[in-house]
Parts: sequence; structure tokens; C-alpha cells
Amino acid sequence: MSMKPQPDLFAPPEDVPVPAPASRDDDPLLAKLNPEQRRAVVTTEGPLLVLAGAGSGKTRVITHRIAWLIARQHVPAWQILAMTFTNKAAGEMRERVAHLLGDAAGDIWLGTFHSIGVKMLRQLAGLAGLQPGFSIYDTDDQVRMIGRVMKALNINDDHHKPKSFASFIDRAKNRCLLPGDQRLLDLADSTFDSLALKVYERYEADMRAADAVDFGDLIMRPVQVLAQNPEACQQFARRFRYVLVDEFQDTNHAQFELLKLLTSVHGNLCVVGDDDQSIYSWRGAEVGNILGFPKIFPGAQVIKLERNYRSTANILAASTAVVAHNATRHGKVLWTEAGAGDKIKLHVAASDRDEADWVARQIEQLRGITRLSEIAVFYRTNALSRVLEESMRRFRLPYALIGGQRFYERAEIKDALSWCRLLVNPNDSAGWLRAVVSPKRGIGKVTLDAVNDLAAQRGIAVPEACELMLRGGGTKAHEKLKTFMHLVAKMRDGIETQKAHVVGKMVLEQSGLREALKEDGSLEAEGRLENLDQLLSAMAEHAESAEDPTLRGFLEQVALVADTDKLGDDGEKVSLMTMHSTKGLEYDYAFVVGVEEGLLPHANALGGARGEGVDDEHAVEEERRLFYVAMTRARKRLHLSHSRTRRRFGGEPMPSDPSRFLQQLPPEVVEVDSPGGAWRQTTGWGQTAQAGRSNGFGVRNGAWAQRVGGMPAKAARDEEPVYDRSSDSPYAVGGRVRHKQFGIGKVMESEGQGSEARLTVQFPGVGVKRIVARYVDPA
DNA sequence: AAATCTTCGTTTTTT
DNA sequence: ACGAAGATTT
Repeated sequence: MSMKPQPDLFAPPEDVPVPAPASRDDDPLLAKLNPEQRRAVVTTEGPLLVLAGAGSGKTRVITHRIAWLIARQHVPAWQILAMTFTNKAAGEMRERVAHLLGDAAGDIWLGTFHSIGVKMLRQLAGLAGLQPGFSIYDTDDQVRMIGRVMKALNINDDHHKPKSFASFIDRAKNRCLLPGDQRLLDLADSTFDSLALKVYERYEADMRAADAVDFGDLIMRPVQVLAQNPEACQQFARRFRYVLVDEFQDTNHAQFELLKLLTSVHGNLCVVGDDDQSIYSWRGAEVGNILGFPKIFPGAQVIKLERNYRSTANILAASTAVVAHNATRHGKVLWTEAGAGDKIKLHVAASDRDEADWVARQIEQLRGITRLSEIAVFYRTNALSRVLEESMRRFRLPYALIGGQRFYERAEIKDALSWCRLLVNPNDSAGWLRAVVSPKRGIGKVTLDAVNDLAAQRGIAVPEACELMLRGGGTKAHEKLKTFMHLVAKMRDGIETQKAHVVGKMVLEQSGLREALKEDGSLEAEGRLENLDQLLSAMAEHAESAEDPTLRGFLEQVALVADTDKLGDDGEKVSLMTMHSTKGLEYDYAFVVGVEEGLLPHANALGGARGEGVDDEHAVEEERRLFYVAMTRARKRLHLSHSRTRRRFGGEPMPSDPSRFLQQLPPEVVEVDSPGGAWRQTTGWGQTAQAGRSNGFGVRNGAWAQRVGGMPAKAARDEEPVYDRSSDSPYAVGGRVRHKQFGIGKVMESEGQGSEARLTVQFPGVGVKRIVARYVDPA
């Protein structure tokens, strides 16, 4: 291996073996790149930060850089490590590199942080204190385990839910803080924190007993092992001479630590990202990683890619104007040579269903001029997909739901996988607890509580506790448990060598899962059986193509690949997805629906939703970036829409206000289509948004907070929208008033002036009343 | 221990 | 509205 023996961590790029410029101009690898892109490709040594704006050819840079390293610098493919954020991105990158390089691409370590983490952990299992067949727990398993811990620690107060502890643990792990870590102890100042610490400690013990790791562990554990074992660290760092990271703005502290360790020998770390597209801070991503990169790697080169190749000038102008409202950003100036193109189409719908139908109708028209695969619809929350799906079906438009409710989270699939996991990992507590009751085999709560208690008492894994218990006396429940344990032991035969689907088939038969569903006979059970068959075909497919065709290999992949989408590659469909899943994708025609207060920005970022507080500005900025990401996916035309009413929780339609972000669009690039009434005039649109008070649309108590009561369905839909933002009167639409009898309510409509104005007020829990203004007080 | 009834939260985003 | 989780009954 021809490595530089004593590399300077921050070596200046002068000593790069660069081919002669003359040949470089002709190099087909560089031919299609602009000067900045080229520089990013050929600056191979030392730390490099590429700030790549939306649509600036980021993926192209990464793939060409890899190709450059291999084909021109003669770096062996296996010395390259490329990390992405999603499986989709990883797959796409592999494909594109393969396109440039052919088979050599196969040897690159390319994958998501988490899959790389698993791969490392497999090799480091010994040092990490894990059995080779360790299980990977998803969020669901994690929460269940926490539930057990809470029971064991006698935490039943309803105030603390397993999920909040889970998020505490995740946050700790994202920062590489173990339960005993002094820094964590220092941070814990509330009573919740100290409780959470106890839960965390116990949870870790249980996870270790079960030979299980959670998502956070997949990063944190490798970091710890490498930090504590310099030799192992060196081994990896020497092996991976070039490390590349995509979507760097989404990395968390632990991930950055991993990168530092992996590049500690050579410092050849190239990170690509865009602070304006940071949309995962809720998951621990730290924008500081990208903003502070030059400080952490002082010799780092910084290259900005600011030329946009993707969108029309109008789309670029609109999205740029929106994101410019954010205070905390690096600041790039994107430009394009593309023409203005169509204006942004903004549609105002009367109801969520009308909105969805409008989308469908637009798509019908587009069908004449483009392929369906070039059209996508984006929404903030998965819940919105439902209305859209219905419309798509009604209009007979083929569609593909990306993400959403996941295949591997369905009950029957989780049942089957629990069995599989238990076979591979005898200590898998969560798997055991699920398998033992699916299908029902006469083992109930009392028995399980006993097993759980024993496990907690001894600090051992649940299956082990069961064994222990069986050694004791024999009641009727014991017989059933024994039968179950024997069955498991018998099924365990040969699974290490057999292919995944062979074992899978056996599992479905012997466990009785399939039979139980067959006996059920309901329509629902039929679908579940089909799902199980699908699981088998996924296993078969895995066995054919993956390097580890066994069940263990399959389980590993399944834990990390949540999407069901990769099966349907059959093209001609409209894509439906959340705005978060859009990152890295592009479409000729994009629709962003439900651009409403409470949805985008989401209520959780807004003060009104909970406790009448102030908006969380950071969260609102992230929502704005999310909107920015979604907008910039469009190449030719961007459609935005909001509805005046929306059905939440399947209940009555509630009024819904246009998002504050819409006011931040430059009017000259937007074309409003509002069948229900003029929009531009009534909103005072184009003026700068006001901070402080709600934006004039009367959203401060958040439609979402108003579950009780409910607004009459018809009133909001049939009448002209009144977006009165000119008046500061408490009686203005959206204002809040107090009535002696009815309490506090929200003004829905207002006719007339001053104390004689006739108000339509909605009182939560009471209903809608028409009242003359002098009978109410401002609230 | 299983079947049935009741309540409750769900809807932020994902590895 | 709807499904999951819990409480209650059989």
C-alpha cells in the first residue's frame, strides 16, 4: 500500500500529484464540470468543504471525485469510504459511480452512516463486547425496552412517557454520552433528567444483555471502540485513505466524531453540504458541523458551488427569497443561466379534498406534455397523503407512495422478523417477547410478567430468564413455555448456513404464524398473508444479490432499510412523499400542498399550539428550510397550494390559514389562482412579514389546538375568505375575544366597525355564535 | 387467558 | 376516524 508515511493532518494541497494541466483540459472526466466543480474534484488531499447550493451538481461532484481518485490517482476502490444520509442516496451514488467506472465501483465502501456503522461493528464486535449475531432494534423495539425498564423501576406516573426517555437517550447517544459520563451528569439538571439517567443506565444494561443495539449505537459504539483502541482506529484510518460525506449539514456530533477518527491519519476528508438544506436538527443534526468545519479543520479548503443547473430562474428566485428570511445561514448567491420559465402557481382551495382534486386535475393536464414519473407531490406530514391518494385513485392516476407507513413495521412482518431475530440472536429480549405471543399459544400476562421480573431482578436477557425459570418447578404455564423454547431450539438448526428465504419459509410454517392467519380467514388476514409472501420474496431477492445471503444478512439490511419503495421501479407513476424525503430528488413538475400555518411551519414549531408561548424561531427557520428544499426540487414548474379548511384527525373540517412563508414569495414571480376570491389584495401580500403578533391570519391559538368544539364545516367553505391583516382591532378576524357566558373564542368573521360590528365567533367547546361586538371583551 | 369493551392519542420529519 | 393499548368481563 503506497501510503504517505508521515502525513501532515492538514497538509496543504501543493503536494498533490496533479496531472499536467494540458491533459486535464481534455480529460473526459472533467469535461462536463464547471471550474468550481473541477476544483472540488481534483483537490483530493486534505480537508475540503464543498458548499453546494441546491441543484448545483453536488452528486456529480462526489461521483466524479470518486472516479477521479480511482481512475486518475490510481487509488484502489477499497480505500475509499463514502457516506450518505439515506439509502436512496447511497444507491443512486453507487449507480452513478458504476456508470463512470464499471465494476471497480463495487469495492468502494459506500453507504449510509448507519450501514457503515454496522459494517464496522461487525468487524469490531469483539472489542465492542457484542456477539456476532447481535440484533439491531428499531425505534419500536427501543420504546418497548424502555417500557420494560420503566416497569422495573416502578415509573408509572403518566407524566413521563417511554418516548420522552427514548428521545433523551437518543440525544445522549448522538453526542456520544454514555450513562456514566460526567458530562451527561453535569447536563442533567431537572428531575426528569435524573430519572431519565436511571432509565438510560438500566436500558443500556438490558440492551447489552440482549446483545442488541439501537440506531444511536450504530454510530456511538464504533466511535467509542475506535477512540479506546488506537490500533483499531489506525487500521481503519489507514485503510480508508479518502473519506467523502454527502449531506454533511445533517450529521450529528457522533457522526462527526466518527469522521474525525477515521481521517485522523491523513485528514483526507471531503464533506459536501448546504446549510440551507439542514432539515434534521430534530434528530440531532448540528448545522454547526458544516458552519464550523473550517475552524475544526483549520487547513480546510472551501469551495462554493453557486451555479444552479436545475431550475428555472423564477423557481430559483422564489425559493431564494423565502430562505433569505432566515437569520442563521452561510449565505450563498445562487445564479442560473436558465430562462425565467413559468411563474410559480399558487392555488387556494376551499377544502383539503378540493385541493387534492385540483392537484389531480393539474396532473391530468400535465400528462399530455410529460411523463408521470416527472411529477411529484410533496406534503409536510404523512397524514396528508391520504386525501391525495383518494384523489389519485378517483382520477385513475397511477401513483407511488414514497415512505409513509412502512412495510417492515406492519404487525405480521414484525412478528415474523421477531422470530427470525430470536433464531439468530438467542438473547434477543424484544424478539422473544414478541415471538412468544405470536401466534397466541396460551401464554399470557401473568407468565410474561414473571419472566420479565426475573430478568430484571437478575439483570439478564429475557430468554435466559425463561430458561432459568424452567429449571424450577412445573405449572401449566411452564409446560407451554417449555414447548415454545423447544420449538425455538429446533428451528435454530442450520440457520447460519441456509439462505434467508429458506429459513424464512420454515419460520412461517413452524412458528404457526401462517396457519393462524389462514384460520382467521378474514379479508384482513388475507392481506397479511400476502405481506408475508412479500417478505419471503424480499428474502429470496436478498439471498440472490447480497454478499451475506443468510438470514442474519437479511435482518441487518432490513433494520436499516425502511422503505418499501424500492420494489416498484416501474416508472410511470406520480410520486407522493413528505417534504423530508424529497432531499436529493428532482422533478420537472412539483406540487407542494398544504402550505398552511400549523402544517408548514408545523404547529410544533409554533408557540400557539402549546401553552400560548412564543414561536420557536429556530424551529421556524428549519421549517422554512424544509419549504426551501421542497421548492428547489422543481425543474420546470412549481405549484404551491393551501386550503382554507382542513380535516384533522378525521373530524370536522377546521379553518386553516395560509402559511406565513407564502408572503415571503416575490409577487412578481407568482401567479395566484384562487377560485374562492382574490388573495393578493386582501393579504397585503408582498409586504414584509411582521414579526411578533401573529401574521394577521389569526393563527395564534393554532387551529390544531382547537380539537374541541369545531368549526362548522360549511361556513368556512362557502364564504369568501377574509384575510384581514390591516386591522389591529381585537375584533378583527382571527382575534380573540372573551364572552361572559361562552368564555374565550376566536373571531371567524367580522361585519361592520367598532363596537357595533357583528362577529361570528367560535368558542371551543361551545360552538359558533354570532355576537355584536359590544357584548364581548378583547381577550 | 382470551374476548370484548373503552379510552386515548394520533400526525412532524427518519436511520 | 381509526387503531392501539388498557380495562373489564367471560
